[in-house]
Amino acid sequence: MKEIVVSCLGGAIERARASGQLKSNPAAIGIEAPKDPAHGDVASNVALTMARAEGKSPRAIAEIIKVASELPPEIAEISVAGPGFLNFRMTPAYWHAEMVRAMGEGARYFRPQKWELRPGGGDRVQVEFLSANPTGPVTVGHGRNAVLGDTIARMLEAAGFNVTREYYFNDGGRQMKLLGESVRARYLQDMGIDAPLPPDGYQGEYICDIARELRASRGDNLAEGENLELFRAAAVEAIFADINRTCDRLKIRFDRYFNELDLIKSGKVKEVLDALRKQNLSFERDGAVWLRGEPLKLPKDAVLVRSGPDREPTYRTPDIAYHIDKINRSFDLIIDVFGADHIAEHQEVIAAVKALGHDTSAIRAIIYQFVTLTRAGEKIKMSTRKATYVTLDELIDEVGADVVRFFFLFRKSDSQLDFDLELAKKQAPENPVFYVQYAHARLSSVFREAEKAGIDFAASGGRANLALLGEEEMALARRSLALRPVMTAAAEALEPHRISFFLLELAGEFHRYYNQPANRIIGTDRGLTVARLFLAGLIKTAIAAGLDLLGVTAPERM
RNA sequence: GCGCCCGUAGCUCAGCUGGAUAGAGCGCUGCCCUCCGAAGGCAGAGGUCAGGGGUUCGAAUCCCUUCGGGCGCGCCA
Repeated sequence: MKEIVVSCLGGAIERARASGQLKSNPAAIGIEAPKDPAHGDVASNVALTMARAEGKSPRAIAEIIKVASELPPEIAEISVAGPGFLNFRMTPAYWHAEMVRAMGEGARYFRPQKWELRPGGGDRVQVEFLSANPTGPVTVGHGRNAVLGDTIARMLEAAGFNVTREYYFNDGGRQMKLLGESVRARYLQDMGIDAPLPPDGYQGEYICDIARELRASRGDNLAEGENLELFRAAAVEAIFADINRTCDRLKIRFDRYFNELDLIKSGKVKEVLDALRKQNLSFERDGAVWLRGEPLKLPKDAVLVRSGPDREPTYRTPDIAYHIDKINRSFDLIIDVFGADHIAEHQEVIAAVKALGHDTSAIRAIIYQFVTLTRAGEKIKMSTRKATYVTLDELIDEVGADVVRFFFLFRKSDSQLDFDLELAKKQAPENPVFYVQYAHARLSSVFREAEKAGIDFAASGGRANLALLGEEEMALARRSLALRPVMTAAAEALEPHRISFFLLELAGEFHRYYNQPANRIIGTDRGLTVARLFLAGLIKTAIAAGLDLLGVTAPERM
């Protein structure tokens, strides 16, 4: 549709220039979907943008373009409106053809349309998300990361890009040592030995579970000696299994798990440190190695390698090596999904990678704000170290995977997300998930009724006379078809919430239509019934396609 | 103090990358099933787009500034 209008406008401007009525050439022909349906199907503001160069009023320019345009068969009408907009209305035949095409292609029609990631083409995308270290069950906060990352991957995949989903983690290092010590303490306590939890140790109940399981499988002989490595490994294995189980419930999977330890073992971290030193971007102080903040335009210096006998790198050093590794794997787009608390660290990493001469232009950071849980209007306090947080599993248990996914995708990532448990559990219209799913279930029910009435929609579908549909019905059809450009815009902006909001609107429009007695889909007029079933099928397909992309089920009945 | 994000209806939030009369849900008020799913719909009230400057044909959107809130500023990740 856009293409048709742009080429129509382009031709008109060309002719107007040839005849001397216009002298300038617009930098771009802007096209938009008007908010108000009275303004047609597509609008363009070219006349407004040309006003300055032409020295004429926008309306006058719009008139010139209008007169000079030759309408293709798909465009019914072109008009000048408001301050100088050019509004286009497509012919019913055009819309009917789109409807037939959408029904023919099904969900495929609604997939985001592929665009160029880079000037030279290229379609390799990497999405790194979740990346929670295996120190405990994933929390509600991680949930937003997981669902956001997975859905962005889904959108890009649907658009036809080659997507790698990656989970970056660290199972060595300091926190892991602490984890092992915590399990050991619980193990001994389980045997009745008075062993204190290390200071800052992990207090969660899951540590006790792991200790008990270890005791069940290995008996009491681990009490002799330290065995810290064994405790740590057992904990990591159990926790990772747990994380993967939780992800499965949300239909989230990864193609690759990338271990920070491999970067250290392979010498890549050392290479980074050497390169930084060589370029005088690092220095030693207090026995530690620091990243120089000033030349990188960072607010302060940051530690790369800790002091002490172990010379352990901090988190950011391997992360620099990791990002260089990503760039070297020549992805055309690299997406990092992380919470607002990691912004500073990410800036340091990118600045260092850039300073080392790597092109960071393919990296896009998706930063999401925090999640708060509300129950009956009261905020639930969450602390990870104490066992007061709510795990993602518990959240799924309480409200279900569909609701968890939809709620996390019902805010733009820049906004803080208030997860209202009461609302989430309600199977009522004020709960957006159920509102949308209900529309799908209702539509499914219509087709069940049609079958009962002996109407074989599949056989007659291709012959539906769409000209029988009224204006309200065509508006509903156009709205359904609009899912496609919305999908594309959402994928391109990496903003899945646009799809959620669109689905809510589409569902609302359908409910409104459905509730009017005059709009009974199955009626006595066979031709009209078939046409309306065609429309119902279109809406149903659109809703299902949208929900599917969000990883939410589209139920046939509820 | 510095960096990032946010401030839109009583509440929770959209606003399609600068467009036409700023929207939705909840809540409030009053209505609608002889009817394919009332798990639904209709109507009404409700706004200084935090305040102030600027940019231009045009600003909730871009820039500056003030105020208010969140997050970070660790040899944790």
